[in-house]
Amino acid sequence: MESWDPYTRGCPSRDLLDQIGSKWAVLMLGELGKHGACRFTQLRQRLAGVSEKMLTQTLRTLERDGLVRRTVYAEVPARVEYELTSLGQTLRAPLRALTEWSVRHIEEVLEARDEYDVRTEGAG
Amino acid sequence: MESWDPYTRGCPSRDLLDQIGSKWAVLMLGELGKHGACRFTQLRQRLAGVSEKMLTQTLRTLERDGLVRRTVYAEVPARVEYELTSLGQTLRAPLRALTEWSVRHIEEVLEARDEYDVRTEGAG
DNA sequence: CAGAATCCCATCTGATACTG
DNA sequence: CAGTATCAGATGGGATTCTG
Repeated sequence: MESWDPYTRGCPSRDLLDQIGSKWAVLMLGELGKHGACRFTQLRQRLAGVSEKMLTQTLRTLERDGLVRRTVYAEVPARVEYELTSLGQTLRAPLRALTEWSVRHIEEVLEARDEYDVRTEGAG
Repeated sequence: MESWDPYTRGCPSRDLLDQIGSKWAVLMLGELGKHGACRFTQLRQRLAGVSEKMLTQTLRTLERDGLVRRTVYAEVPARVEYELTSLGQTLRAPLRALTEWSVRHIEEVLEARDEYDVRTEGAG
């Protein structure tokens, strides 16, 4: 076991941290965790605002990292399902904690922003 | 209490989630949580690789969101200290969980990437 | 349906230089 | 020391078009 330190420049764990914390990855993993296996279009609808490009791109990265499993069914029209791997499952709790934090504290943050803006208005 | 849902487009909690999960914010909050009050240059050294610009920029955003408190001491040369607010403290646990996850599972992810790359080599 | 491919703009991010 | 200002490259992300 080496010493991986995300506070060190260029450490792979830092990149991984960026990746799993990225805009769409957080939401994608969250959705897959909540609903289980999910199709491309379903996922797209649930993540309101995601483009096909980012959906595909993020899903690929997650697949490559071993967090998501992609299963193609030989049907016409094609059907593809995405689901969390066991490794991906281990990310559910920490990610959910973060998501819940943002929901629970958004109002405090909104207030803090107002205060800050008033406080720094005009003068810097 | 309204219903804030980060899965909805344009919801402030989604933006907040992006912000607290961003590259430098995660590490900055982590460091401030570990060491307590910290000066600009100290912080810069601990977050190996961060530029002055990103340090300032991220710190400002965190300050505006009410997560970090900035204190200026009237000395020459100037001294400025940053520390977590009580709101910022509540983010420590979830963020640390995420950081620890990335450290604990980086090797599995690295292996998964190798397998993926081999599996998809040449043929798509 | 589930993408791949392409074009293009906006933002993010970093390196450099300058200042109170 | 703790920034600010500026420039430029990398990346994110959207719209559109096309395919098995």
